[in-house]
Amino acid sequence: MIAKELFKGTIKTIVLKLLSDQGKMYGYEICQKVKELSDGELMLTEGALYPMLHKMESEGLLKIEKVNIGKRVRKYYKLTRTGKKEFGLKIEEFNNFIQTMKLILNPSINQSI
Amino acid sequence: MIAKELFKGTIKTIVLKLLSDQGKMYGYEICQKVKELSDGELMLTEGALYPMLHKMESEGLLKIEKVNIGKRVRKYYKLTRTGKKEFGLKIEEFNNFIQTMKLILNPSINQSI
DNA sequence: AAATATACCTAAGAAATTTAGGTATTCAAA
DNA sequence: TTTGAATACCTAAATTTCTTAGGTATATTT
Repeated sequence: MIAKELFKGTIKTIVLKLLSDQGKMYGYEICQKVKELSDGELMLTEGALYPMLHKMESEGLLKIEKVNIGKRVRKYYKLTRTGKKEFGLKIEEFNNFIQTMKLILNPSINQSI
Repeated sequence: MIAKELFKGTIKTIVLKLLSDQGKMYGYEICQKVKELSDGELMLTEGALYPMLHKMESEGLLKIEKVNIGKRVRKYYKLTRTGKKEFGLKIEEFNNFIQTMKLILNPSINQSI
């Protein structure tokens, strides 16, 4: 896993994307999924994720559904309507970022991206 | 200019790229060039750039050539051999980052990138 | 003459994340 | 069966990187 600093600012976008795809997920599951999808390249740590989930909930982007699993309470997160809108905005923002970087780095960056 | 946090971690790569292209540049010029190349999308501030230039010089990636312009001293920066190697590494790292993000965000991100 | 642009710089504060813990339950293996 | 690993939640200090907000001085434009 290289270039951790490049992933700064991408957590919110990633969480929105996963919840948009999967419908509902819990924190621990999100960490595993990111690791799996990125072939271990990106390790989203719990110390970064949980505060972000709490922040996004307080911003009204996520809602919680608590489910009892034995003696444990698992907290599933879903997108609110606002969260769905925000997802679109963040994806657009990321595309914009890539295009801008391409303007600056072109033609050094991989032409296939 | 949106998504400033996404550009975190890209300054070094951008400086290496510009110096690789232009041969030598001075700080103020780098700021202007980034603004120009990005159509004003990315404002590389002097408060971020100058400390980075000093750091990169201390790391042996850059060397300085001082030129007197009237009563002023303009500091041109060039890549050292180590700097040229680092440029290749940072570009590779950035491409890797994009590919990884594509794995996670696909198919939401722009197919054209 | 005054305002703007050029050209360098530093330092306090903010923001996002890493690192390094903590708690408790459940499952697998020895 | 107990012990370690995995699951599942959490917080907080420290670190990194950048923004914000200055400062200084020269050169050019209005």
